[in-house]
Amino acid sequence: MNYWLMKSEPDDVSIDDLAARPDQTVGWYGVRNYQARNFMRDEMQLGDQVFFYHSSCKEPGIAGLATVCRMAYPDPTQFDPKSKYFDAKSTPDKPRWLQVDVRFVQKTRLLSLNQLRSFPELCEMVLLQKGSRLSITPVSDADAAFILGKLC
DNA sequence: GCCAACGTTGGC
DNA sequence: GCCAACGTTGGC
Repeated sequence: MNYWLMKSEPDDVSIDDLAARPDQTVGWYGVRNYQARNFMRDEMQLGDQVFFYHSSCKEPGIAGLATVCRMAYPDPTQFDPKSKYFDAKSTPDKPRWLQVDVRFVQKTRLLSLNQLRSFPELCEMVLLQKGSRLSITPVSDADAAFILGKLC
């Protein structure tokens, strides 16, 4: 079982939106970075735990927990010409972009980016590395345990 | 395969 | 809205 941190813009899908969805699940559409895609394709397993992170917003940080409930499959938005995620070079035969589904687990207090940075224990987190902007990053068992301790 | 130019991310 | 840091594209 792996831990991941997944960024979502709350204006798009927030932790509250996830909780309010049918089945409390959402397809993680819109990933257009190969490294992030490869994490989903090659490493994500059913039951993996997800730290749900709000990005590009007033208070960026971890806002809740989720779990991977469907393994990687083609992201439908890549085939939709009306979508901003449309990719003309991708075909249903050879889809370029994938998504997983995640299911709501719980909302937590907001553990802000600033707070995360304040813990020396977390200084190796991929999220916190200089210049890091991957929307999906692995979280080590030790870091995950530490964060869970701060959240709950 | 190099690398300049351009595009994107995301915190501030 | 700025801009640092990265990623991608495409000519050569």
